Amino acid sequence: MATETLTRQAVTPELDLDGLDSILGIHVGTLNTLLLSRLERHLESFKVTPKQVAILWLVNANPGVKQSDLSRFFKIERPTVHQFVRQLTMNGHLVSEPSKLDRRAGGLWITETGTATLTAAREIIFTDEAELLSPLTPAEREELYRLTIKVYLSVPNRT
Amino acid sequence: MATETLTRQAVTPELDLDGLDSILGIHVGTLNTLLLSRLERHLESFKVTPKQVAILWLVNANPGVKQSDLSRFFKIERPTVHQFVRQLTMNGHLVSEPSKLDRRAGGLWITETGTATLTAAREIIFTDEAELLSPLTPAEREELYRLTIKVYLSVPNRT
DNA sequence: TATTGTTATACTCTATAACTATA
DNA sequence: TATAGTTATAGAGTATAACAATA
Repeated sequence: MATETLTRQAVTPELDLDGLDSILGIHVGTLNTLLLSRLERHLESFKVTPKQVAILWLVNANPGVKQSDLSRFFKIERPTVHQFVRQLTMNGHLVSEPSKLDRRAGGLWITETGTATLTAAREIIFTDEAELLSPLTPAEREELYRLTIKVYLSVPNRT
Repeated sequence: MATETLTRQAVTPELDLDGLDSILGIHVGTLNTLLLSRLERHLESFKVTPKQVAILWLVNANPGVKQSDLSRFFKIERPTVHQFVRQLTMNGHLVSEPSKLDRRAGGLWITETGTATLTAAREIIFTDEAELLSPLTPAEREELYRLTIKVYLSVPNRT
């Protein structure tokens, strides 16, 4: 039995892809949508979105973190971060306390409700990951992480 | 000089990531956003979005293709496909002709305007790809494609 | 009954512009 | 001048629900 490479062409043989499948963005986008839509569905009962959990995760590990730090880490603009912070604040998952040292900044702290939600959400995320990555060998997983990160860390910002 | 693995931790050393960077979705999402936002900016003058170009690409290569075929290929719902078709139709990039054989279905055809836009957009996409993937060796590029596709083609639909 | 296309609506994530307050 | 946060608005991509027409 020959080892066959599974291609997207093989899934929709009636379509001439004309090289569209040579574009990396197509595959990254498809994978991203699949990962996100699954996770959204699994997190539905906890009333949190994937990005909200990611924010909560870092606030939990970094009590008093600033929104601008989160903005830098996630590579998203400050107003975008603020939107998630506002949602999480309204849901009682975190609180914002103005810093005494720099009164412009406000430190973020997770609440008890937030901790409970984060704990449950983490379980779901780990289960999802294990299931989704099960077709890959450990070496392949490592390589997928490494290559993905290598590309976006090498990309010049806003060119 | 030792070969160092570039990590996300190294970019924001002040943050305790607490394992968040072990989640694949974080990296795929970041890469996806970076690829998309760049491409959106570069396509801005042509008044088309990345997804519109992808649709146009397949309509061009498959004259008379049905919306439901595109839905299957892109793994998105029919109303989502229809939205892009409507945008492209309004912009004069494609036309929809009802099929004579199956009057439920409508075949899609690209227009002259659509062809011109697609040709220009393809140039931009190829240039983008080459630039973005330049940090990777040819073998690494192949592996990134292969692994990305392998994951999402193995994922059970809607679980 | 199943498929194709459509309409209406809503959600997630992201951005820009413009503002206030503070450093 | 620069930074932190905020508000308002918009755009890209996706989904579900419900429907008509056709097979």
